[in-house]
Amino acid sequence: MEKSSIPEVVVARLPVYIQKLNQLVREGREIVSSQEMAEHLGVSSAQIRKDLSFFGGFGKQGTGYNVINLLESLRSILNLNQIWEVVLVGVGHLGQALLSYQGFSRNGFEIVMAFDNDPKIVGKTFAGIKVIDVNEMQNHICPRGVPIAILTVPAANAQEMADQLIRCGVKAILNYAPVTLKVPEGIRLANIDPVLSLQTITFYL
Amino acid sequence: MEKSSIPEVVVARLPVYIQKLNQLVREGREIVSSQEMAEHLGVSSAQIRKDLSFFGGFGKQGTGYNVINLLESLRSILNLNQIWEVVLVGVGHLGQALLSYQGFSRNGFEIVMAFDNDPKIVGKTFAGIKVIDVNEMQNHICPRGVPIAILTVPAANAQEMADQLIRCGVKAILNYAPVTLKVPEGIRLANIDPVLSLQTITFYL
DNA sequence: TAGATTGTTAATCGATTAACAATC
DNA sequence: TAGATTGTTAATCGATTAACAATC
Repeated sequence: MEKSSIPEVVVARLPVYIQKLNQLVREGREIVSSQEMAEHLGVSSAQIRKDLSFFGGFGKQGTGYNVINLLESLRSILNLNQIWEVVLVGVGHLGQALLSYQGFSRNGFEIVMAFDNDPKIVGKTFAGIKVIDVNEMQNHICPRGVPIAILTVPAANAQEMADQLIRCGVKAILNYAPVTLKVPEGIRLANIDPVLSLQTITFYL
Repeated sequence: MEKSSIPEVVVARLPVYIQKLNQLVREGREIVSSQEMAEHLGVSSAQIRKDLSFFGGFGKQGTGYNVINLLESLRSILNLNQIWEVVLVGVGHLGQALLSYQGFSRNGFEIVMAFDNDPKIVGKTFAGIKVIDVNEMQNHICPRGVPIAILTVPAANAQEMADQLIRCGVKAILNYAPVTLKVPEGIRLANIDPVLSLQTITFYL
């Protein structure tokens, strides 16, 4: 499987399929068709079958997909059969909220360290994580080799922090700061900015 | 301008242009070319010019774009020359963080009410907003006609709350719950789920 | 005028959908 | 076997890029 030959939009839909399959498992469902998945998710059944076909054949003609099999296959494709360590930089209100969010660890993402530059925050503990001074980042991240960072600092500090994280060996950044970051080739970047989402919405209202 | 004739991907890029233009204004820049914008944002200059051309001609050949003019034009296209009222439903850690986030009001989105179902939370005040019991939603939202809701409740309650909000006249929902919501035609829905973002990233790591 | 950059058209590239043979 | 649904191909649709005439 040549990763670069698979459209990124396709990869980005797999987690949505996983989310729905998890729900079906909890409901005790054993089989699901592409059509039923499609109705639940508001996409076309053809798209689901096409997406899956990039990675192989997971279904049975005339029947559909075994829920658990398909779930495990997708988890394996996305490398989710392991714990991914994550560092969090910026322990303001949002950073604190993310530290106490159960959804990360429940899905195999473990926040193992948190950093801030505010002396009033450094040393405090949130959800079992003691906040370390941001000047100590190098010493803590590099040796441990943490692959993913969540960036929840003010926009003004985001690029500087991103640069530092990358120097520390971080390979992917989930950026919450409202700014477009520059990262070198090979570093994965994803952005979350609720204001941008709202500003798209208001066009249609 | 026929809204439906403009690709949604184009509309979704305008807020990014606005973000950069705001920064250029703060830096005192008066003129910018599509090429410089493109370099900053990591897109092609042709794409920027093409995107803008859906809405008109905003630049001057040989010179570029007047930063303030373009910014105001884009703000006007996205209906950002007004205060948009927003309700927030679900005042857990994330909801509290969003209530105290300055970025919304700084960009013209005013959270005017917040609701929760937890008796320990109802009645408390966060960032000047007193939390109301979720059973009172109808009484408060309908008369005021708030167009936008931010949904930060657990996944299990999200669909039920979305349905209620829509019955209260809400026209757009920014959903933070990790679930695919069903909304009627004509209701705008945007989703923010950091776990989905991370699960896409791990494919490439 | 000479140089630069826009706005737009046409070409390319990529993603989605429709349709159906294969097959359970 | 009859009915249902997958996996895949070809057709359609849409978005991006390249190129350049227009023009400041």
